[in-house]
Amino acid sequence: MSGRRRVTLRDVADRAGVSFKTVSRVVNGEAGVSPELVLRVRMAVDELGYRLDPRASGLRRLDRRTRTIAVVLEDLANPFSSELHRAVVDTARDRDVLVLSASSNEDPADERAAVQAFLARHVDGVILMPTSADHSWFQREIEGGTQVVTVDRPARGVHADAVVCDNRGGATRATAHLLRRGHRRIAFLGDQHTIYTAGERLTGFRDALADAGLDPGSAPIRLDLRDSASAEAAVIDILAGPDPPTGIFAGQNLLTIGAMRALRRLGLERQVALVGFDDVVLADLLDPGVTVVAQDPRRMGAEAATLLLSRIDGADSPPALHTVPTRLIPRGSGEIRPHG
Amino acid sequence: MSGRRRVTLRDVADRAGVSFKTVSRVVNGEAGVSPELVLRVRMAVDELGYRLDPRASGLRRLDRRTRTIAVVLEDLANPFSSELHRAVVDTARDRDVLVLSASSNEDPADERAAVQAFLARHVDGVILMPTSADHSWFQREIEGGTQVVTVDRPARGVHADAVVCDNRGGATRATAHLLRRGHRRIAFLGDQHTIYTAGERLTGFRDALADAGLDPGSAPIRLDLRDSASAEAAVIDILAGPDPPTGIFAGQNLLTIGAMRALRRLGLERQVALVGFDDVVLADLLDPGVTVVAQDPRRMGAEAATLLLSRIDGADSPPALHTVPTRLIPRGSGEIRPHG
DNA sequence: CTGAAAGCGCTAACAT
DNA sequence: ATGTTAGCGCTTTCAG
Repeated sequence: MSGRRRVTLRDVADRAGVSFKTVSRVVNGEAGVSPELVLRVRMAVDELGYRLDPRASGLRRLDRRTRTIAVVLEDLANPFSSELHRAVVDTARDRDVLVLSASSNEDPADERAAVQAFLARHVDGVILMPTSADHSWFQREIEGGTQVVTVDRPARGVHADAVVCDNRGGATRATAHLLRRGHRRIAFLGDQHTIYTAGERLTGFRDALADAGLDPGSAPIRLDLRDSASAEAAVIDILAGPDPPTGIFAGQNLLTIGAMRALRRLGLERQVALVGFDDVVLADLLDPGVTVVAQDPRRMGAEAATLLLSRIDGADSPPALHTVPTRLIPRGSGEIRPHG
Repeated sequence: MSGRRRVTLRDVADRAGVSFKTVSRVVNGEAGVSPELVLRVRMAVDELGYRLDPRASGLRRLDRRTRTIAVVLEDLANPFSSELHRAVVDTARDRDVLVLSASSNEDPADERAAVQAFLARHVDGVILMPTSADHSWFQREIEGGTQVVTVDRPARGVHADAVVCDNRGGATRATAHLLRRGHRRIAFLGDQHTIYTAGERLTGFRDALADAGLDPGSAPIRLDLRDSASAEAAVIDILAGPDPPTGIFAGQNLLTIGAMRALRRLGLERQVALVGFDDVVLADLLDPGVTVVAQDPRRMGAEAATLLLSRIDGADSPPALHTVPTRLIPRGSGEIRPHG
């Protein structure tokens, strides 16, 4: 292959007939070089196709930044994560910072391996969607100087900024939306109860019922539903039981889809109301359209990146929980009124 | 903040009571260090929380790899791109290579800026979904030693591997699927005609018609449709015209959605057949389900990454076009037979 | 098996 | 305004 040696500052200096420090000044945009020399150096750089080596340059720099951050999300291919990821990348690019990324697959071991691979590369900071396990091992890294911001949920055992959506408020609003239309018996479908968001959404659901003078204890609540199939089964089961609900609040994306499938199968999609947490693609093309509480992953990503970058730049306010608002989007399924 | 100085090889050496070269040997897993010393060094490393600095280590290394590759896709948040991206990240991780990424927004300037930012960081290779513009500027970089693989489409003016899906074959199969059900008049909805994939799919469509003894020239073909709204309008227009088609082949994701919307609005979703290129989320929940020719972004990403990494490792077979097969998924809309 | 010396490509600190 | 020297943290090369 191309046997030609790597082009260094010195080569450029020789070609331009200046000292190599002058070249360094020019390529770093430092002031105080005569326009004539700047020009000569620039030409030599172009002719030789020279590019500053960021490793060598970072090595001696006082500010030992790599201008790189890392993002570890559950699944980079998931729409929520990929939107968030994109926002992080765009925000970082505006500040000339590059982004490395990985999926944790909701597996603490994968997550830790990914984070450690990134720390080994000396990234300036990490944006992490933490798995449900304990993260105190992480605390040590933070003390080592790497900045951390968690997204979607806070990490237990870590004193760091967290950017989350308004899970509780969104769930309350979704439930109130159903209550306002006359529903008195509303079912809740929830994710694994150990997950932070699942817990918050359940709390929001209960709050809304209590506010309406209903007993949250008597509502049909199904937790630990891991996928759309189990949500589908749960809905079919609940509706077959005594005193079936007239409305359903699905606490997560896949559960909403499962609930929809169940209602379709039972032919009840126009009888039983449904509101889901987290938006669903093409929800508006379904019939009826699916009413959801939408998160704003774009904004969450942008906020997390902005926070992280400002910490990297030295901001040192105490870590806080940052809540991004949700938005209720009525599309039909949530506006169905109770029958009978 | 933590004022403590960075921990170096020397610090570890002092602590373990050995020369710093011995530490280097241990942390690099080189053979030929007595087990006792290995142990002492390991302990010192743990106690001090030492981590090899990849910049310093790469600086002197003969193999000047950064063990980093870059991915530039149109939109990291788009389902196709994010699936592909995920596969790249996973494949690279298995080989201990990290991935930087960026979106080009189908804008040649953004694309070039992203690629150059990555080259400035001395990535070992780049996976690029090229915009429709000319890429001969890229050729120079390749000659500079950075490996390149394009995905989704080949880049004009660049002699590099390309991993694409079987656009032509998929389109032919989709069209034949409709022909086999008795359709004789089939409309084609296409993206901007300058885009490689759009051209290939149109060719595949025409091939199928010709194979069936029909005149491709007389089929209703609408090109340069940029979004679902324009596809919707096009379908409404075509169906209102004389000799309306009984089947539609939509050459892209968004166009399929637009076509679906149009059929819904006209109440023809059970009269007019529809097959789309590229899968649509929740397609199976729609009524009728949408028949599509699905691409395999996961496989494309994995293949592109594998190719790139093997080139980085020195493989030097001539660049080629790698085609990933598509899969036709019948879900209802494509199985409708012509009426009358 | 272990270590000392040289130097990767660059920036910092100090000349001039 | 330009150049000189030292040295970032590590690997290489060569010596013991």
